[in-house]
Amino acid sequence: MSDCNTCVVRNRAICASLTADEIQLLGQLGRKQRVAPGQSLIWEGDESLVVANVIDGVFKLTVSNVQGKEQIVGIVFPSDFIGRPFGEHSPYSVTALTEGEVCMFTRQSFDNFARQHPELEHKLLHRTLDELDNARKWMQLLGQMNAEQKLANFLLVMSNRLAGQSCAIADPSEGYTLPFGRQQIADLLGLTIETVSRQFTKMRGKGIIELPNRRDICIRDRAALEILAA
Amino acid sequence: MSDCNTCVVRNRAICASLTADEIQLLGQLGRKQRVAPGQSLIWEGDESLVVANVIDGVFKLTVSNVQGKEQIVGIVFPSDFIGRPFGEHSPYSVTALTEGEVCMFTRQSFDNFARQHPELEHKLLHRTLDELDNARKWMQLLGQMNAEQKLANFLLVMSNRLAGQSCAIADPSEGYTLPFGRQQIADLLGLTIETVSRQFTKMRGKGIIELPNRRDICIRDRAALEILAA
DNA sequence: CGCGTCCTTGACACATATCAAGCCAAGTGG
DNA sequence: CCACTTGGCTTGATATGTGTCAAGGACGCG
Repeated sequence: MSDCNTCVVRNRAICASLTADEIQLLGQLGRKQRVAPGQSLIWEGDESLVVANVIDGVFKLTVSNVQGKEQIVGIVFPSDFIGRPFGEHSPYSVTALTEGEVCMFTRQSFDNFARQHPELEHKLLHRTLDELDNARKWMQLLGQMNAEQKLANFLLVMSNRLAGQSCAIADPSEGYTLPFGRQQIADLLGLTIETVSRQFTKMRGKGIIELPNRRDICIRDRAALEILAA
Repeated sequence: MSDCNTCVVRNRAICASLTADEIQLLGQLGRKQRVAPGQSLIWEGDESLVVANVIDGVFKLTVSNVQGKEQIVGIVFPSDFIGRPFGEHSPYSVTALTEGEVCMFTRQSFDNFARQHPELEHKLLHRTLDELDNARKWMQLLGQMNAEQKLANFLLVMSNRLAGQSCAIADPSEGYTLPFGRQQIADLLGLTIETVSRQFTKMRGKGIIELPNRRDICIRDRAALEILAA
């Protein structure tokens, strides 16, 4: 059982739709669990046994083809929901990219609870519709952008989700630490690691971004980046 | 007002979750409307004013970049749901590819009705989760497949949705009529029309498919097609 | 029959993948 | 404290798939 009253995502996760009484019931079904980078919670194709709210950390959703090439089909941040409710199987894997913590439920207990609490289902529907919009936006990126546009859009999207974190050099509001290595950026954008690296180098050469180390990004000229992204 | 009792998608659309009384209420909010090929019901970026159930016909969901290049981000068949409930704006356009008929609601009246009928929202949640899974599967296609794999997958997916229709030559169970022209196939797969055409020619040359005319597809060797798709 | 639209085919260019080598930073053990 | 290893990243040379540009062909329609 989880103590929902002290939960840092209490008012941002789907739990926000519940009353104090209801959330206590739900809390009894869930349990908090810490996860390490690289740890998977759900595997592509496996039976869908658990769902969870993300309390802390960043996760990736991935599908792989037979040759093992990986496509990242979603990124999950704190207060987001993980897993496939109302379905026998999960069509994607869920893996932690950073240290993190989740509030986990068995799928069945969550499904049952949700069916009895329309407000919760409504909130989940809202989120799922938003996720679908995001996925379709990303299809546009994968389908019709070149490498430069893909990377520029990626940097801008990440900036929106991760803004305000430390940046080793410039204006802190324009710097953040990526939760990805180069290979994962490639898997997300449908490129190779070499192409990603070259595009980074090119943007740094133009003075648009700064790369103080392997994981940090500083946006020096956001306007220029937005032009590249269009 | 629509006569739901005679509606051909009564038991397949989200309406199937409603009782006779409820569906009568919903029917009073909706109105049936015929649409012509090329006619748009919703425009990308516009206020989300209407939603609808598809009674007949095939529709595309599209997003366009500033240069006007179009990416098809979804295809909608009879009994599917159209539009963006619970959102101010629609992030994509909805356009008919064939003659068709829809059962239309103002978004606001539908939203209100849905909030008062959890069973309907539950059904809608189910569908949205399935759509999200489809969209992510398609991201894999856009992100990591080559032209041949993309087209092979496309033909197999279409075969599942359109199977059993007429084919001018071979085994009717393996033939169907595409609701797309070449340009739209290209927009769907993130390719150019020329590449699509060349891949069609190549597959025909190998005896895997037959192309009796511009719109018909006959699958002559499904096993081979499945190998190409992997 | 002639016109327009859509499709196919060809020649060529270019972006990105592939293959291969080297670099850098961090960690480990002597 | 320094050599050594390791894993991730960058850079270079080359190959190739797909885009681009251009012409020609097929089909449907007035």
